[in-house]
Amino acid sequence: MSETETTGGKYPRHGSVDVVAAALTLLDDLGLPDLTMRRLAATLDVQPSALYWHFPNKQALLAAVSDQIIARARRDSPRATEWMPAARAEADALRDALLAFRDSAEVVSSTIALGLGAGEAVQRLAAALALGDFEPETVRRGASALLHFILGHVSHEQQRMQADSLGVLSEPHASSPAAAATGASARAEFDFGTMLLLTGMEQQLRRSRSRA
Amino acid sequence: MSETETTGGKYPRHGSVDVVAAALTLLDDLGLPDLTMRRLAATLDVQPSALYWHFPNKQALLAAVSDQIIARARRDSPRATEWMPAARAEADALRDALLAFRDSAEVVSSTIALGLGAGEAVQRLAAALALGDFEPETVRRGASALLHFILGHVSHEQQRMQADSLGVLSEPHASSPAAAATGASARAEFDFGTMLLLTGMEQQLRRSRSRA
DNA sequence: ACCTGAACACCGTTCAAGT
DNA sequence: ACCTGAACACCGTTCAAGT
Repeated sequence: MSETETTGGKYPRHGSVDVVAAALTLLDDLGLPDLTMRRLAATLDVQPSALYWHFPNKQALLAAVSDQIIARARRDSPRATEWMPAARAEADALRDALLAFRDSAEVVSSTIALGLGAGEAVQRLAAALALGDFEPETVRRGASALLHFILGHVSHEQQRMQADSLGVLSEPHASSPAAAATGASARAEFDFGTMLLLTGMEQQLRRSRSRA
Repeated sequence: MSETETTGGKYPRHGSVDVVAAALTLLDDLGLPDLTMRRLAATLDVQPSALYWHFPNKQALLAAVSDQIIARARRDSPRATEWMPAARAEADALRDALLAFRDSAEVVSSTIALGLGAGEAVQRLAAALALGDFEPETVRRGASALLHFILGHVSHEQQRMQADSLGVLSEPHASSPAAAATGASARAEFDFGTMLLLTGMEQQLRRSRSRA
């Protein structure tokens, strides 16, 4: 299973892959604010400075973590041949992948904003849209709008989850079936938002056709 | 101009308003990573601990800063009577208000996600949409989708601005007229995204009419 | 190729006490 | 009502040196 299992070697104990995996676990267990380099080092039984052999800084590590999260979306996105179901499927797969790890939307968001990684996310959305008869620039912008919405929505959703779990209910929201209801309405709100964008794209298509 | 100008008093030197104003200036001058409680205290000629009389913690301070930023959007958003131009105007005003302060989109984003403030932003978007013949739930979801897109887009835009200013050009983007071109295309991309969402809402309207 | 040890320059927050 | 002084428990990052 591990890359160093046969060698009885004492010092080379970890590869970058192990570090990213440990970071992902720590993120999911403790959340982004508690994912510190020092804590990560501790779980790997290593000095904090050792991490800087694998990555130049924390942001680079988080970029690798982001790539890992996004890669998950690849494995369970069924491919469709029409652009609209395809784009919808990619959006859903992305949301599911993000929801699989605590605080992941914020991590991916800032990584993408800094241009350090997770480019696969836009690419997959763009590839789905490109199945339609759009201009390349329209595909780019549509994918970008979709991604912004997805990250914003899931980020909001995840922050709300941990706020709820901490019992920080600011408004008199609801009582016992609230947790389930919150989850369901979050899904509905997400579907509505992607639907808005996709029907917007559809309209765009109709207009360019009537021009021709 | 100041609230303490006449009193020769020595100790009560600042109100919460001054602290927020100083934080906003510091944010715009140095950026979010350098907006620390200690630095803020220093610019106010005060010990760091003094800030905790005004605000319980840093997040609460940032929430007040967010409210201030959003309030700016109020002063220059012309009001329209039709829902679509009204919503477009609110979106533009919001973007302009965010672009007026460095890193503001990230600040507002996390404040909203944590549910600590800046609620006026969604409200204004919702009020514009409510001019149309939508169900209340549709208004809420539409406004939320718009807000997610706006914050995501401007956040990306601002991060890119500081990345460019630091000379961190990852890709061979362009040379001299690139800065202007980047700004122009950012604006076009923003317009396209809000247009997608608004025509999506329009479509929603047509469908509910054909059902009736 | 991968890690230690030790240090540098910081953080946010608390709290008794002052004016 | 607003602030000081001093402390607590941390951070990310660097770098010479080890194996």
